[in-house]
Amino acid sequence: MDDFRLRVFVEVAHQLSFTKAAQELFVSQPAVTKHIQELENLFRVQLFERSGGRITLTEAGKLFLARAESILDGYRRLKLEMNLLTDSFDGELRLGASTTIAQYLLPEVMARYIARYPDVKLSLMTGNSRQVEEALSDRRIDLGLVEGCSHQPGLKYMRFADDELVLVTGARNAAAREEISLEELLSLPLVLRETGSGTLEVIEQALAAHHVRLSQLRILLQMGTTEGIKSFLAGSDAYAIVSVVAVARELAEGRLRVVEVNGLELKREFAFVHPQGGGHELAEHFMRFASLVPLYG
Amino acid sequence: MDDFRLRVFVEVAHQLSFTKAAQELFVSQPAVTKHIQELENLFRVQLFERSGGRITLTEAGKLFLARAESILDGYRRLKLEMNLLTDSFDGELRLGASTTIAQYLLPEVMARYIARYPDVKLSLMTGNSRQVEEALSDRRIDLGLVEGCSHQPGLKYMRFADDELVLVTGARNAAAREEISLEELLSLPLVLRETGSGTLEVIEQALAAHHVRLSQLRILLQMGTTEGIKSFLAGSDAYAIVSVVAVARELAEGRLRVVEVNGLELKREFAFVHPQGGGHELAEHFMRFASLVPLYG
DNA sequence: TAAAAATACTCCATAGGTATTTTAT
DNA sequence: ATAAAATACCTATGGAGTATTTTTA
Repeated sequence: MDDFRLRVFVEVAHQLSFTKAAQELFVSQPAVTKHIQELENLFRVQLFERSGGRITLTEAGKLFLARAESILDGYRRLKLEMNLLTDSFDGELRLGASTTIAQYLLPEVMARYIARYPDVKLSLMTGNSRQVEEALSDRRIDLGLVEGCSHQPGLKYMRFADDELVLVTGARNAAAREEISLEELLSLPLVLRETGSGTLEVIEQALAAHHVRLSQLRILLQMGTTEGIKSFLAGSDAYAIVSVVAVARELAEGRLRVVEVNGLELKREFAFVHPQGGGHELAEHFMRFASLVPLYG
Repeated sequence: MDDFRLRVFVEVAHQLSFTKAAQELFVSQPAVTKHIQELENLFRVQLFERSGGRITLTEAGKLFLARAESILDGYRRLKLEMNLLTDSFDGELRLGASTTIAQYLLPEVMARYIARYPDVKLSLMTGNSRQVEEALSDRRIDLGLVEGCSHQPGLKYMRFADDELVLVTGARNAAAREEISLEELLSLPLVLRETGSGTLEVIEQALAAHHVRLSQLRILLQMGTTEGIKSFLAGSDAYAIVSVVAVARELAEGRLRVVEVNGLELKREFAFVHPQGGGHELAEHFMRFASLVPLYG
């Protein structure tokens, strides 16, 4: 429940187009026109300047926008608080996440979420951080999960979990030691993710801190997916640097082993991303929920 | 414009009665019932406990009330800001004021107000401070103006103007001096307001500070209205203690003269009173306006 | 049994739609 | 000429009413 006329106004103010706002809100363009006219008549104020192909907000319109958004925010809080009270949620929540999160963290969280809240329709889009942020800006998703915080304007970031990349090898690799030095790492046969992946960027930066370039590594192979890398390791004595969340199960079941590289820190952060102005009410709830789910099993 | 369903809920929450809320909002009782049911269905929350002849707010209802009031406040601000922008106001504003203010200050302010805002319907109820505060609590008026601040719970006070009581006498009173001592005051023939009036209370308190009781004064006569006192002075050499605003014209035109009483301070404050939770939007505007009108002009 | 809340039904104002015209680049 | 906003007109839903029943002190 909220005030649809205010929502129409806010949408038009953001889109600066009656037609686009109509599409966004799934109503006809004349309906939007009428709502805006009604508001303008009601308050005897012109909210939009129609001269020139583009429409613009008048001064009154800007004031109106601020107030209207605060009222709509009030409705969102109301709904959220009532839902928290009864612990019942419904609706649709479109998530977007970068590969590692989408593959290894979110499925667990999403499964628990829909188990508890079966009336919520979840969907998940996968892409790299930039694509996720774009999807958010385009309103194709409601909540994003990315590696690191690029601090895009108009988006708000909130820490979700810490991640660490580790050097692993197959459990049957007889030559593997428990820990090695950075120099020794340079001579090991490595399988890494492809150029351009967030994972590889973290490795590159961590090495740079020790004045080592990627090209100095003995890279056997680069693969597009972490699953592929894991399969490869099963039948080889090579090593790989992967997110610890991606190999949690294999480590627990003893199929892979961690090899400590002294002095090399490969940490990063996973973070929620969502539009500044507080968008979807379920997004907020999902974030709360996710931060309570025990990860890594 | 606002969300009528929320207003219905808030009214019911305050009245704790569907029927009374309906009367207050000028709608039928079934309409109120339906609105509340709709809200309860929408959020799947029980807002009122119906067991026992009286209805009461549930915990959820209390939370809902807080949020709903904040949303409605948002609408009020929106309206007020838009109106300020166009400097156009309409609607009804019911004022209540204690005698002196109602007779000597408000007429001027009200006249200017309706001259500038002809679409506002003003009305004025007169009574003593207690009656004005009662009328506010009963929602029979929207804004009050009283002498002094008794700081009733649930009401908010805002300074409006300073007032001073002065000793006056007819201009033709040959015996009148420009200033006298407190002792000399005791021997003067006085005309005062009736027992129980705010004016007399101020005099009583000020004298008490000098350990003088009302009974020590030479009270010729007590009258119910300041106008009566003024008429009496016109044909007599008596003195009176009245609010300076009540005799501003007579002093300016030389029909009455002030006699200074050394060491006697008869000051008080006029204040606006209005309900805590921000009620009528016009009330706020009228207060702003009134504080800009040059008084005693 | 009396007062308040809930239900049943009727009616109409308005939000929304489609088709079309106007406006502005 | 084209794309967007405004207008005209129609429809149907939901909000409001009256009359009535149910509830509970």
